[in-house]
Order: sequence, then C-alpha cells, then structure tokens
Amino acid sequence: MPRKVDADERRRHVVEALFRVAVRDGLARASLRTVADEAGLNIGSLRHYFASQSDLMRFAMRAMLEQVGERMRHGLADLAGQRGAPAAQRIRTAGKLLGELLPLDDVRRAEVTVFLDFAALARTRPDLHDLADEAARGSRTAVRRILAYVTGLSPRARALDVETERLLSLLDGLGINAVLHPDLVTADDAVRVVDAHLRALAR
Amino acid sequence: MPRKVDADERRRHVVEALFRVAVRDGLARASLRTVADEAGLNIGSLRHYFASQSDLMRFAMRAMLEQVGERMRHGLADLAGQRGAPAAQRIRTAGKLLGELLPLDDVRRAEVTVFLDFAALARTRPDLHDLADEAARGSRTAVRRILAYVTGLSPRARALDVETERLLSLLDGLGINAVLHPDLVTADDAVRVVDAHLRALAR
DNA sequence: CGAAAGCTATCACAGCTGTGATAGAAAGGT
DNA sequence: ACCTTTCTATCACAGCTGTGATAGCTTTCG
Repeated sequence: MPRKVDADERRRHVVEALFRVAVRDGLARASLRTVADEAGLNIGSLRHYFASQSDLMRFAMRAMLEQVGERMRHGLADLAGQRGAPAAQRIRTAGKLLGELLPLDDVRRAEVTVFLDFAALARTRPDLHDLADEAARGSRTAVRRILAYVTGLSPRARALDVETERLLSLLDGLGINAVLHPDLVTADDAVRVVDAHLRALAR
Repeated sequence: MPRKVDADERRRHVVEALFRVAVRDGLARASLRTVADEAGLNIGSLRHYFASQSDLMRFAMRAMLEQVGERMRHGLADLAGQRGAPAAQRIRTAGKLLGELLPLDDVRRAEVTVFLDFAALARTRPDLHDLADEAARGSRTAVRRILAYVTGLSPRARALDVETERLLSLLDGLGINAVLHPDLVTADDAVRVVDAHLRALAR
C-alpha cells in the first residue's frame, strides 16, 4: 500500500489553511475551494482527505478544541501541587491559566476569532451541535476547577454554580469583544479585567 | 405621486421576516430571496424597497439597534430620579435595566441571537463596520451609566473603566451562552448571575 | 381620460457552492 | 516486470447567490 505523503501531516496543513481563511474572511467563506487554494492543493486532492465540507469543518474544529484543551489540561495539572499557596500567587496562576482562553497573542487570537464564527454557525448546523456542546461543557468544567482552586472550595460545591457561569461568560464576552473591537479592548485590558475579577472574588 | 402602500410599514414587515429567517436558519441564510419568501413578497418588490443586500442588512440591523437603544434610553431616564435610593433597590432597578440586553423573553432572545450573527459577520464585512462600532460604543456608555448609578461614582470616573468592560463582557457572554446553550444557561440563570455580580459590586 | 409615478413580477447572467464521477499519474509490494 | 493502492486532477451538474434590465400592472394626480 503506497503512501508517499503523511496523511496526518496533510490534514494539519489543510486545517492551518482553513484557519487562515477563516480569520481573514470569516468561516463562512472557508469553502472547499478557497481552503484548497489557500493550502496550495487541488480541490480533488483535498477531497481525498476530507470526504465532505462537514468533514473538513468538523476535523478543523476538533483540532482547535483539542489544541486549547491540551494547553488547559497541562495548566490544570500543575494546579494540584500548589493548593496551599498564598492567595496572591493563586490568583496569578489562575489568571495565567484563564488567559489560555483569551486572545492574548496571534495563536489565541486566531482561536477565539474562529471559535466565535464556529459557535454562531453551529447553532443552525446540526452536524456541529455535538462539538459545540463538547466545547461548552469542557470550558465550564475547566473554569469551575480553577474557581475551586482560587476559592479553596470543592469543585462540586453548589456555591460555584453561579460563579462558574459568571466567570465563564466574562471570559467569553471579553475574548469576543477583544477580537471584534481591538481598538476598544486590548489584550492588556482583557488581562486587567480578569485580574480585577479574581481579586474581587478572593475577598 | 401615487402611494397606495405605506413604505415604512412594508420595510418593517420585511425586517420582521428577516429576523424570523435569521433566528431560524442563521443570518447567513437571510438572502434576498429567502427573506422575500418569508415576507410573502416577490423579490422584485423587495428590491424596490431595498436596493441591495447590504441595504437590507444595514436597515434591519439599524432597526434592531434602535429598538434596543430606545428601551435602554427609557430605562436610563428613570434612573436620574432615584439617585438617593437604598442600595438594595438600586441593584434591583439596575438588574432590570441590564436585563434589556439579555435574552429573557422571545423578543430579546431574537435580538441577542441575531446580534451574535451580525457581530460575527460584521467583522469581515466593511459595509457593516460602522454599525457594529456604534453598537459597541452605545452599549458601553449605557453600562457605564448604570455602573455609575449603582456605585454612586461619576460616569467619568477612571475607576469605572475596568468595571464597565467587566460588566459589559459579562452581559455579552451571558447572553450568547444563554442563546447558544439554553440547556446549560436558562433565563433565570442569567438573571441570577447578573444579580450576583451587582451585589458583589455594591460592597 | 390620460399621463406619470409607484409598485409588482419576471428573465437573464455571472459567480459562487458541494458533490458525484472519472481518468491518470505516482509509488510500493510481489 | 506488473498490479494494486494511493493520490492528483478535471469535468459536469444542480442549486444557490446578488444584481441589471425590463415589461406590465395599479393607483393617483392634473
């Protein structure tokens, strides 16, 4: 069975092309043809790796979610070892961790930008429902764990219900506004807002 | 100059049709043809009132922004008369007012839903930039005034900078999450979160 | 009445889209 | 060498899209 090219490598390459198109022109314009062009591939080749548009979209979104999830998991793992740290330091590490969900550099800016389009699109695309739900649940439990770390409460504490939703919505809105209105909300602004929230929470 | 039909009435009718399509299938599918069908009009008739797709889109968004803005203005006007009210009551009226930006009933749910699509679309559509900016600035000053009312500070106070961004992002994220994941965030949840934020703020 | 303006309806066209089908080229195992 | 599988490249088709042009209807004014 001949295989001169690494299929996984190719798929990654295509996903990167899709991201560039989506950031530049919007996810709606990331068609098979435009993505193939951006990747320097013929549409026939692209379709050899992705059977349909839905396949391509799902694969790309999965790749993004796993990329963010991986970073989050790494950060969360480090959390266990410093449960007794002073409040000021816990707030700092929590802020650093939550920053993974904010557009603080080009990579994360692209992630948030594409995710915004993706979330909006998934609302009316049944084939994307499961991924959108998975993302929503994943970010919720991550934020909840971070809140448990900051407050010292158990992750199962009822008191974290509204606080989780509060912080998560804050992060989502902050990221979106930073992406949509970079002149009104800079990366520094976003960090300041999260920091203020955590400090207010620690009282 | 013959005018058997009221043009403004017609335009409102078309905008309502656009909203129904956008809520149901997404703003991207609100084409001239689908909107004309939804409104029970021929595409030729529709194009007599809206010269281009951009015209239709801009008119519909303007109508929505003015609708929300009108409600906000009314609420903000009532605020001036109760500047000396007890904290608990000020929080309640502030919450009521901020609720105008949340999907707490069918009308506001439609507004937030369409606005999400609109904001995402405007990012890559130069002809919508001005409207998106106007909306962003408008909601910011409204939230800032409400915060001034709650805290007793001047609307021009530097201390309100981060608090405004914090509350506004919270509202945006909350509305979006309530629209995208109604099973995870109900209308009651949203109200509870805003209330918790305001109470934490009043300390 | 007649003319003019507002309004409705339809055709045509170019440019997209996803997808099915198919034909070659390239490469590795036997 | 040959054959099989992978991969690349095209063509064709139906279904959308916005938009220009145009013809005909309807209503109201002079």
